[in-house]
Amino acid sequence: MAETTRHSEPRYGNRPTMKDVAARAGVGLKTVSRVVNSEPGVTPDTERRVQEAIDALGFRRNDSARVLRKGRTASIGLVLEDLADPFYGPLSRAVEEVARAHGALLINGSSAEDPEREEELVLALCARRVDGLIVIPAGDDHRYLEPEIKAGIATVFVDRPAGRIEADMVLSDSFGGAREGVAHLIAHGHRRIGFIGDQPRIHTATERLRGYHAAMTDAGITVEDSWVSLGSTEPERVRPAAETMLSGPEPVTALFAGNNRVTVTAVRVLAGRERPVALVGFDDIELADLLGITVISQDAAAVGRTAAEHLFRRLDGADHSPARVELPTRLIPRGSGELRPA
Amino acid sequence: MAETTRHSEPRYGNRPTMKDVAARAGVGLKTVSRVVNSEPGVTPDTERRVQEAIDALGFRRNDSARVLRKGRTASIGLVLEDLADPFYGPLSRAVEEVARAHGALLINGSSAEDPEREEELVLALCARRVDGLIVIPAGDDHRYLEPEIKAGIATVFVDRPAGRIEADMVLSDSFGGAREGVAHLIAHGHRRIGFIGDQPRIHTATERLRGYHAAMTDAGITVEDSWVSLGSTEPERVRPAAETMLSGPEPVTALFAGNNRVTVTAVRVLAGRERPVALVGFDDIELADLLGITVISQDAAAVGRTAAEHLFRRLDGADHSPARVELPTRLIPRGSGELRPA
DNA sequence: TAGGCCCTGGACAACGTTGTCAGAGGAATG
DNA sequence: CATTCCTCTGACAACGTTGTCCAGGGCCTA
Repeated sequence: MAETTRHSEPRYGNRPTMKDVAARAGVGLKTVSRVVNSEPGVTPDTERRVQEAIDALGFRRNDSARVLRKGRTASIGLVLEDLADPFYGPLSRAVEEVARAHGALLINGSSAEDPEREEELVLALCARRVDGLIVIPAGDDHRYLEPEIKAGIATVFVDRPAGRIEADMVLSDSFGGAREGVAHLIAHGHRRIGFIGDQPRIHTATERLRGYHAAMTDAGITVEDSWVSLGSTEPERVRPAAETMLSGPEPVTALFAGNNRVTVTAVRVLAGRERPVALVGFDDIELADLLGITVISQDAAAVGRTAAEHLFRRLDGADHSPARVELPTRLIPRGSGELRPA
Repeated sequence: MAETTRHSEPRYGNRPTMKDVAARAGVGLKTVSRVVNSEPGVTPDTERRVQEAIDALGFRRNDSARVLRKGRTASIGLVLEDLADPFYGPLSRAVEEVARAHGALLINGSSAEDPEREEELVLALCARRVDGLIVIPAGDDHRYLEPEIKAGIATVFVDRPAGRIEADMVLSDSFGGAREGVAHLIAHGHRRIGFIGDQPRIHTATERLRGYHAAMTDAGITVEDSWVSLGSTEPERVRPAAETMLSGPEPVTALFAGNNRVTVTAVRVLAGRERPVALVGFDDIELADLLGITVISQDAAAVGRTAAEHLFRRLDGADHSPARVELPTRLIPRGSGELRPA
């Protein structure tokens, strides 16, 4: 009778398993496991035989099986908005470094600001049983994470607070930063100051707007509706928004840009104009020093590092109640924010 | 007698399993599996009962176990140099999008240009049994990957060729791009042209240098040793290298920067000088248009997309021999490269 | 009403690893 | 020489899922 093949296709391209190594080395399965994991209690001679078999067969431990058995994946998930965004690159890298220091791998995904996609990604990561999650929220309702967190997946929210759920958070001081930036413009003589920001659904956008209003109110300035524009940060939207504020009988004399993408477009718009217009942007950008752009800088790497360290402290058993860390921002004057009204 | 607890700690914080769901719904294990995987052969009524149990318990399938059983992880690994580098952000994002379209997650790691760290990362990913691997090599010997590739892990090398191993590659035309850039400078009257590049260990660095030499030779110019400087791309090294070339009795009148980091430092150095010096940089950088920097641009997203698509074609069974794809670069004149010698 | 077929559901093994435990053999001790 | 203790090793179960196979019941047809 022919042997029965119960499965349709060979898995893993027929990789050798510990069983194969054991057979070849003439030892028991568990002994191979011990060698692979550098556990004590193996004679040097046995170890050598096993090691030879491993090399000869090209064996590599299957971590999927290991994970199943041990219950820890030694990996964490990072869900952010867009890996291609210059703010998130360094953040992601910082998280990776911390993960690496803890022997963990990083799985990351971009939500593209789509709450559904965020949830899908997060849940996929949970299904993989990542040990922990760092999430830069796109949506504002994270109750779907409740069972996961309860089940033990440590979670830290970054840059924006979690929605309708108790959790650790690491934020930048959006309100304070924007307030400082706008106050800086006011201190240089501006009163008609425009604000171009991200969609109001996004927490940092509204916080920065709140900072703008606070600074204006502090100075006794009444904000006109036409000075504020929220929405997508695509150039196609930001450009006309800026153009509008800068034209008309009573144009603004200064602009506050709500994030790095807005700043970039604003710089382009202003570059094409004769009358100088002051500009302060939230988030630093590469080469901003050469272009003389005054910014409110948040240290993306520090944010990532802080969040990751917090996460691993949790994983290592820290059991304090959910914390909220707020990192300060820094005003870097470079010229564009110090222009006086024409 | 008390029940025996065989294991030290509860895994996964005591997550419910399919068994628990089955018990609660009063059905068999496999039926739950069927519902979870939307397999046919379950009455609507049964399905509803199972679904209710799932929701009530907050069950989520353990993909580790699934992977073990199925042999496919639906994830790919990406090893690059530095996620924080503006060239790799978009590349990584492009890879992610393709992966997503194929239902796969992306695990990535930064090698920090360290061959050992590259190997460590790659092997860790292999141990996780990623279905495929995209590697931007740091080292120049990848024989360690041979057993892995033989065992079925599809691999594509990007940006730099694999060392001592047959494999798919997706490269940019570094030689051609550099040659074109340098020729552009020559066409604008320069003869004394400096080249500042990355470490010679890195393939793209030597290719670009080769392009530089080719263009110079084409124009009948003999390159002086002092015009060429290879090494780390840290500002601390690039800055003095540039300063040296620009001083002395016979300074260069133009610079060719070997990659984006070098370009950035070069721009900073040149900004502090009176005499205008022409500059062409390899890799485009954000805001380069505003700064008027002429560059040789390679489309990072296109490189990533091409590589990922290639990888998935392999995974879907394409069995052609290893291919080598070379993507063209594009010269974007913006002013700095069109300056004539003083 | 009997026979056959299809549809649904469940028992069981297997994926590759690690934790537990017990046994074999040698050294040390009385 | 017998006993104890220790070291090294291997058999076995379990992790949570999916593939295979079989059983039972309902329905249709003759």
